[in-house]
Amino acid sequence: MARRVTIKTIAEDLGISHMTVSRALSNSTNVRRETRELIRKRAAEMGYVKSAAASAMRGDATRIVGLLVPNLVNEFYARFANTLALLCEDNDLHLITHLTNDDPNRERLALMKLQELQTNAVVTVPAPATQPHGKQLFQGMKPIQFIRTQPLPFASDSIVIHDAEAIRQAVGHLVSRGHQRISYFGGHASLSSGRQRKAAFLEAMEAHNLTVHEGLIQTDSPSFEMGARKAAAVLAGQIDSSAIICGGFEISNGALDACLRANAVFPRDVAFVGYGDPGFYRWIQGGITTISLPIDQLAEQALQRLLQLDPDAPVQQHGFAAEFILRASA
Amino acid sequence: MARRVTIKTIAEDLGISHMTVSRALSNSTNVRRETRELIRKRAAEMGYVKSAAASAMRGDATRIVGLLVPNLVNEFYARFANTLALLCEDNDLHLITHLTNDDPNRERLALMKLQELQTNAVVTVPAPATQPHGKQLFQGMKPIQFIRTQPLPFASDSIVIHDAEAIRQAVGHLVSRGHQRISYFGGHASLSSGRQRKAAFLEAMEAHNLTVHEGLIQTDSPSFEMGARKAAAVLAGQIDSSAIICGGFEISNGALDACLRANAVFPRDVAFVGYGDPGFYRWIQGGITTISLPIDQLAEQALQRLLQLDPDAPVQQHGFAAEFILRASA
DNA sequence: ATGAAAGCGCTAACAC
DNA sequence: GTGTTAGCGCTTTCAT
Repeated sequence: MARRVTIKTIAEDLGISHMTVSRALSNSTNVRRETRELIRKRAAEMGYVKSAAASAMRGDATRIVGLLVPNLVNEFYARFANTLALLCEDNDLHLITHLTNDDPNRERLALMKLQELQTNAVVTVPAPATQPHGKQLFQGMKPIQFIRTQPLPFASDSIVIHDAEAIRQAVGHLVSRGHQRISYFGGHASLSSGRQRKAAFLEAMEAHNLTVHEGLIQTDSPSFEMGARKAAAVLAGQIDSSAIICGGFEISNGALDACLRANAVFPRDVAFVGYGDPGFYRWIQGGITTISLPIDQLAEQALQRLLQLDPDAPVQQHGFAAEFILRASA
Repeated sequence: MARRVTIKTIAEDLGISHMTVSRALSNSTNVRRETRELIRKRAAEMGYVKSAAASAMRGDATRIVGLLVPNLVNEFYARFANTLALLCEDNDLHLITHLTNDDPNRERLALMKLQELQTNAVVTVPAPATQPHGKQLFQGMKPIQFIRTQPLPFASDSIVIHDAEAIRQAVGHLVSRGHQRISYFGGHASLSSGRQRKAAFLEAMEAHNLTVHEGLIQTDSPSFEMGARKAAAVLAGQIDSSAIICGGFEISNGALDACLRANAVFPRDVAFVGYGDPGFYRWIQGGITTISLPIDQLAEQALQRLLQLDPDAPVQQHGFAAEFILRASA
């Protein structure tokens, strides 16, 4: 491979100083029109690409931004990453996506790798953590907490879901269909989203004068496997419940998978309310009732936060309402 | 935010030369044990992170690698990206994913952005192109063509699918169920994968002495929308066919969506063979018969190609066999 | 309108 | 075993 084309290469080629080339290529006014056009033309011919490394070293913003999500297999995260990636490309941001698997260690490593590259900002779905990350991990990087929030050593932007009302509607609907022993599978209390969704569920149950019997509330680190395990327990009668409400993307998919594996028929064997709305929910057994999130709005807001790199800008916290989608499964 | 911690910061803090710090942090032998440990300790305390920009400027490999896929919504690409991302993290590679939407323009822009960052290698699902990209787009970047291949100005690594046998089995199975007017929806001839899959289909039809009637072969730029449109045409009787074989991920999902929207029942109304095996295919109407790809092996091979940065290494072309998965829909 | 020098963080190549 | 210098590509500052 030929050596990289730099402004000096072009300068030599044209027999001028590299400074003139620099000016010509960065829209400075102090270059003769002809000279500028000549330089531009030659640069294009030679395949010049400005070195991001050199700019970064000078202290310019790298326009590198990060996205930390648990995975890309869950359609919610995939769609969000997809939309955000397109928005970033249209706004000249370099987006680097890392997967945390909801593991604080992977999260830490990802943040360190982003730091090496002088990433300017990072949208992160914080992993369930026993202790908050030190501020060192965010040196020079603006964090934007997404979906969940974790305490940070400084105030940070956040984008979260207001799903209390949707959960209330889910419970209300199930009650109207005669369910009383409604179970809830969610993330545990180390997650802000886990706490809030559980609280919303309890509140809704109370509003309908329903007793939350032993075993109806199941919380744990949110995962496909956890959802599958709990749903299997319901189907096996180990958890005495006629309806399931899921409080997490992974949990929802896992619970659904377990039900279908067991050949359960909704809502005959159990009523099912999912969380998140992957495309195929519409096609499973006439449609999975679920709680849907406004992915495009979330991505658009994330982009706005990513573009705001001014460290003195006031912290912004945004919430978006989830929607209860009634289909056949409950 | 405090200024970045560099080797000089640490050197000043310790009253030594920055070279000693550099040596201590990069495992050079020429540092006294004590000194090295002291430096290491202080560096950790101060939150030192090596500047990738400075290393890049010196000409070291950036260990940045790229992935260009049409989108992340299709579960095949999402799963592949997911697996590859985890592998890259474990191998200390920075993976940057760009979405092309199968649009050569987006592809070009993505390659240019990767070039700015001095990306070392890129796994790409080439977009349908009218003319091949110039070699300038790949200056300093090793391309690894994935799934499809496009002519490049130089030989390149590739990882493709051998699906002829699976397609043959699909046709054979449909014939055994009495189908004769079998239709095929695939990518058009500007794609290597489109050409090959269509050829495999034609060959299989011929092997069973079936006539490929007018309209049974439908090829176009592969998209969800195209699959949906063609499937709708079959259901509406505009294409006279009792069975559909899909030859692309997007096409498959689109065709499936259209069938389900129209409340079609497989295989009563039409027999359906998909392409790719998203998790939910298993749960739709007792299971979608499909052609499955070995995602983990593909990702593992992609990683191996990404790790091989030696420009003088011989070009490698790898093929993996697809598998015909028989379920209820055909 | 153009050029020369300096410095961003790092390490190879030389001193000593 | 440790220090000094130089240079990677770029732009800001200061000449001319």
